[in-house]
Amino acid sequence: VPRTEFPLHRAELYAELDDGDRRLSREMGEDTRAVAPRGVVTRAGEPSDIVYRLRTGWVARVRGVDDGKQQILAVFLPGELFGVKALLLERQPDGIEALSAATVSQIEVIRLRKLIAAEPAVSLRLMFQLCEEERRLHNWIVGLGRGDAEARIAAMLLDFHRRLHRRGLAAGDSFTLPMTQQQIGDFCGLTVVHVNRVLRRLREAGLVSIRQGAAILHDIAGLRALGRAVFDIYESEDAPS
Amino acid sequence: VPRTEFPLHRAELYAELDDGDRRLSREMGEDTRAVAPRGVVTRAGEPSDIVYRLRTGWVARVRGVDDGKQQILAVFLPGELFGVKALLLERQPDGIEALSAATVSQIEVIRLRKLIAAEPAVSLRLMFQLCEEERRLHNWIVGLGRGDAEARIAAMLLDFHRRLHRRGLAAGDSFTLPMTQQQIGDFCGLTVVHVNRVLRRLREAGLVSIRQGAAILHDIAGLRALGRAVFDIYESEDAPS
DNA sequence: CGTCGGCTTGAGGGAAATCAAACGATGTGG
DNA sequence: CCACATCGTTTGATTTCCCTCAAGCCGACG
Repeated sequence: VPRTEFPLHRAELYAELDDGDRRLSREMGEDTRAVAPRGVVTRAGEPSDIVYRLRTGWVARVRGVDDGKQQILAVFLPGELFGVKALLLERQPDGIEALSAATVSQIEVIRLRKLIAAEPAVSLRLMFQLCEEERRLHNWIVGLGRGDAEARIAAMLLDFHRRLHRRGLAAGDSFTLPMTQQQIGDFCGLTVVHVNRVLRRLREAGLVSIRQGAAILHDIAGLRALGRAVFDIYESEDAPS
Repeated sequence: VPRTEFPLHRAELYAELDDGDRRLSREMGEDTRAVAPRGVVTRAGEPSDIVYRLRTGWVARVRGVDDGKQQILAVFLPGELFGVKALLLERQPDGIEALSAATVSQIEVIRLRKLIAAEPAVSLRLMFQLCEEERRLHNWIVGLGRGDAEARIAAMLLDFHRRLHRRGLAAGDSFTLPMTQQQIGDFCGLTVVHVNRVLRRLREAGLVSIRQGAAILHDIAGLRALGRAVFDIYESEDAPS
């Protein structure tokens, strides 16, 4: 696990985080599972006794609200842990679905809890995941609470780009974005129709183009200007590329 | 710490959570601090080496966006831990301010980290706080992404009421609400003006009345109906009163 | 008594939702 | 191989919710 996996954080913890990450990986071993696009990893309300790590592909945490409407609460990218709350909750409050073809590895909560008791480094690794996610949720609340459609979409794209970049999964200014406009709307709290219009505006302004599952950020500085309110002090500094 | 402090969670963990909570309390000891209303606990961007527990009063995590606008990211009530991210981040990404007069107790990150290494129960208690907060953030994202002003305000009031109720800080259907309409707007992603209008509608519909810092929920069922989309499966079941 | 912070109300405008429909790819079965 | 269904995208017309601007009101407090 490269050091850049844990950026922005207290430098003295890198070694321990790495250690926790490796132990967790080892414990998860080869117990992996493939999920088709749109496939379900966990259904909302069902008992869940497993914590996951995403190996490849994209998955999303999804809350269904009445009459088919959905809100995507979070998007997970390769390397990240998800379902960590299963440690404390008997049932997942929301569903977890694959956005693209994905593979996940897993560990039962019971084993993980033993591992935690024995290995503080694993605790730390889990807390890191929770803290990182919390920061992202805080930023996103600012986006939904105070940002308009352009700010939300710009911020979303920059966030994906940055996270993929760190893991070496994005080359230059482009990356694969396995989300339909409907899903982008579900994430940004907008309708498909409006997402489409905003994407056209951004494209015509030369900021970004999205075609057949690939996003190209033509003007990162411009996107940053649009989405600036959504980023916290750490993300404002940590400019990719 | 009464068992009801950790509701909705795996029953087998109550004992360990209680244990972790007590050890943490003991370690924090009498090192407490009083904060005036509107007082600052932590300023955004400053290095922070302390994790807090709120003893009395209300505090909020606040992100300032351009030109004086603000977004309240979270509201903490007595008994809850906050600033836990300081364990991993050198600086707090947002400010923490008192909504009412408040007292907090504290522990330095260095001591806390030693405690974690020695006591898995304390790790668990911290993770509980992080998970609980994450659930609340997820719910709130649904509110901001898919809910209208009435849904947001109804959900906010029910959330406060439920949480206070658990701790024995709300008697019956009413509780003290130390927030101005401006702050309610900052939390709900609305303008003061609109908050005022919606509160009037809710009052005239006989759902809730807010006067001089006290909220009275006259029709909890009606409020639940308005805010239902915002609650996850756990909160839907766990009806207070 | 005047000022200030918070609450309240009105009028007008704008961003995004809703309703409706067409278009283009992709795949499938007759 | 073409008719046809499906899924995602695109565009137009209308409506709605909430914001902005503006101003008056009330109680607290110096």
